[in-house]
Amino acid sequence: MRRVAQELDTGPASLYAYVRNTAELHAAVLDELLGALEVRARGSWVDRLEQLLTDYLMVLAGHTGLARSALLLRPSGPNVLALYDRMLGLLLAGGVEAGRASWGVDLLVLTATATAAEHAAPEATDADAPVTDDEKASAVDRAVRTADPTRTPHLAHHAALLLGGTHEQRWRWTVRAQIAGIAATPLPDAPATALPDAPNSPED
Amino acid sequence: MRRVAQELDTGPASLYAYVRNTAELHAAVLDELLGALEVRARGSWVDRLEQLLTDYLMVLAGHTGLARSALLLRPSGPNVLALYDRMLGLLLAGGVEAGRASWGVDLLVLTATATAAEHAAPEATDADAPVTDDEKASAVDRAVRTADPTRTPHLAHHAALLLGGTHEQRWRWTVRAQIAGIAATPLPDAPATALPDAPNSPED
DNA sequence: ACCTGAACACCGTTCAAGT
DNA sequence: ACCTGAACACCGTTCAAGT
Repeated sequence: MRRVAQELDTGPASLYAYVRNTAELHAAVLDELLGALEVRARGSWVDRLEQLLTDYLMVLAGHTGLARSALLLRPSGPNVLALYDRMLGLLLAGGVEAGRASWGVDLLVLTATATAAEHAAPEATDADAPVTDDEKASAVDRAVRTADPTRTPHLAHHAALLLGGTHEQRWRWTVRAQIAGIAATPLPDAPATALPDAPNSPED
Repeated sequence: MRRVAQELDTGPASLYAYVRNTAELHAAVLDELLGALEVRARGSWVDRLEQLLTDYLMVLAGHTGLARSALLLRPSGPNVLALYDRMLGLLLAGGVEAGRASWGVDLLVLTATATAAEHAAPEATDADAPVTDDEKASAVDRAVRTADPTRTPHLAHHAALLLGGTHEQRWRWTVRAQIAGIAATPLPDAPATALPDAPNSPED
């Protein structure tokens, strides 16, 4: 708040005329950024869905703070809704049953958001120590690589696999694995179609 | 930091003798909490894996702040590693190919952590307005329920499905869908077995 | 070495006062 | 209604000084 207020040559209090709190400001910025996503319609529906999720990931990854708060935001701006709609449409076009597709969109967005938040560096407070992504990973790397084979036998035995692959390879695999699982896994028996009450004509 | 320092009847500066920063403190607390997870060995390997992930989710969901930072933490304490090992073991016991199992553990933990962070309420600053989970959801609910059928046709048509189901139903489906996808999706062609260099005898 | 009080450099938000 | 300066109530972290 103080940052954007300064950019606007005013005090932070002024912003509260347009926005109720920081979350609302973040939501507005995210929706704006998402509006700039152009649609690339190439390849199969899986390819397109992967591309769309990757675009979304890139937008969040480019703005550290946003990715972090996007998890808690549950934004509902027009561009966010349009993105959801496009993803749902692609799943349906792929022949995925509607219920699975609906819940699947949520899962895919959650994973993309979380992945972005994970990769986002902790803001690089000053110069000197930017705390790279690799640096953070290396702590886990070391732990896994030196894992005690008696206490954690599986980790020790598969360390190379666990730590292998590039970010991009893992991300692409993650998307495809999830899409496959979504398409193949039926919803629970009691169908989740019942809502408290959905008014036919909302006031507007 | 100030909070736990007060609990210990001292100033916040004293903690820096034991911990380098807040992240390290969070990691230590998380590892401690994870140590208290008892193993429930009931049902199939899928049931057991689901149970384990749900236990992990519950621990994080019970401690708002932790869930939030667990995403960026990449903790590597002994109890975290033990949890990873157990999950990897269950996937392998289920006949999942080792490479997919390795990357799958990462995905499952990411989803569980992100789900916990999402559900965690924004700290309830004061009394009066605790900002319930439902209250936050209702903003999305309203947006989806009143979605413009021309701009977002799929959302409008499947609103009931999108918003349906309990938290528990959706969580269980998410876990099972991901396990199915992990088991079914092969790693990229160039096998991710090559690591920069893994020293055989690390200094200790 | 471990611990401390005090300060530094930040936050988001509120509120009375202006126009 | 919109905007503001100033204050309030917090943070994490550092640092010189103690023992």
